[in-house]
Amino acid sequence: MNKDGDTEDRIFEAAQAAFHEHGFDGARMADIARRASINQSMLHYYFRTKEQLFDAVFRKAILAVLPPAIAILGEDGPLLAKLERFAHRYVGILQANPHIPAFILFELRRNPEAIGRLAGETAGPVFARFRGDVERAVREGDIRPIEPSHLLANVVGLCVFPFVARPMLQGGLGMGNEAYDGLLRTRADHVADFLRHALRP
Amino acid sequence: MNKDGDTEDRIFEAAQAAFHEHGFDGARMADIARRASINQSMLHYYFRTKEQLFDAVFRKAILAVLPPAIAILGEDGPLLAKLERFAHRYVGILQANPHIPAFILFELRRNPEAIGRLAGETAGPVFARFRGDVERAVREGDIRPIEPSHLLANVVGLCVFPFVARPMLQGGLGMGNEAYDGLLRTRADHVADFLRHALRP
DNA sequence: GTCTATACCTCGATAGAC
DNA sequence: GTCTATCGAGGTATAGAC
Repeated sequence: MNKDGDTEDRIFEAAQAAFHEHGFDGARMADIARRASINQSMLHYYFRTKEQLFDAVFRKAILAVLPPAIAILGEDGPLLAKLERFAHRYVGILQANPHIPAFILFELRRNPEAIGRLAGETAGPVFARFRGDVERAVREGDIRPIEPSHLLANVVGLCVFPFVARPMLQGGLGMGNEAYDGLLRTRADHVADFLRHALRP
Repeated sequence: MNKDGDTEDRIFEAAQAAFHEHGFDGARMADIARRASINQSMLHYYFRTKEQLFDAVFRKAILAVLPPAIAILGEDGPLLAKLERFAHRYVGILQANPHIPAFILFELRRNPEAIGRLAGETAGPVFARFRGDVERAVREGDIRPIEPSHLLANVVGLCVFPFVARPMLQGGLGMGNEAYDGLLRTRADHVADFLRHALRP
């Protein structure tokens, strides 16, 4: 598949493709080696075990998707503008990495507690602050009264769901690949719009 | 685990638990046999192969979740009332089967085309009708202008997402199991409310 | 229908030459 | 660092007695 880059990079990219596609249990070390045009024993030379190779891939996926989102929610300024920025940047990130959300949810089942803890540590403080932001915006009449936890689930879900449920939605809506890509391209604007309407006092 | 019911039922229930928890690749036939307090060769006597046993479990999961949702969207009456009913009944179904959505999304990766086709066949006609309902509601001024495909993704996603992303959301929000269960209990009301506000003209 | 025993294979991991 | 060869565990599936 790929002969560029040094060996470790080739292995990592091949592993990334395999794990994103099949998850930990479904991926095969032999397949990864083949994709990297390399011998299977090299995988162990560089990453010791399948588990460690997976961890490297998973860590990269998390870092690509979580910190940017958290950063936006932690910014200053009016809540509505922030949510709008969030929708645009987050959907943009997901469009650049469309398979990552499903990959993370996939892993969520193998290791719910670990990921829950991780989420608590990294996102916890920002979410707590977000809760405060919402309550203040409500008090000041910027948005209608709403429960912050539900709102957060809404915002994230509206951005992420079309990516993780793509095959089902696309099939159900009778769309082709191009049509659904078009829907994803307009997604950020739609979500921003939807939130603005849903939150107006 | 369970010695009631005839053998085939015991096997099916054990398989259901195992597949829901670990997915096809992660589930083990030996584990299923153990859960059913039965010999491993019995699995093959009743279901031939792991694949066929899985298919039986998957079919049941789809039937538990898809037709009821479709039925609601196909009903008559004003769009907003229908969406409200959808939120309540669908979240109710998911609460009774909280692991099914993740299970289906899981399988979505092993077999995207097949499930896409299935969704197209069963949900396609109803979704097409839903599109018409939305356009009519917009024309008649019942709701503000909105793109039907996006709206459908929103409605389904708002109901489903808190179930599939539970470990991550629960961890991020710093909630315990009881607190998150509470959030899920108020979810239907919240979604109905959120949609009503988001769609008012 | 249910059991035990086992065949057969795939997979992750290692040994050891180069 | 990279290869070939192979080990050993663990997986699905079957054979065959009862």
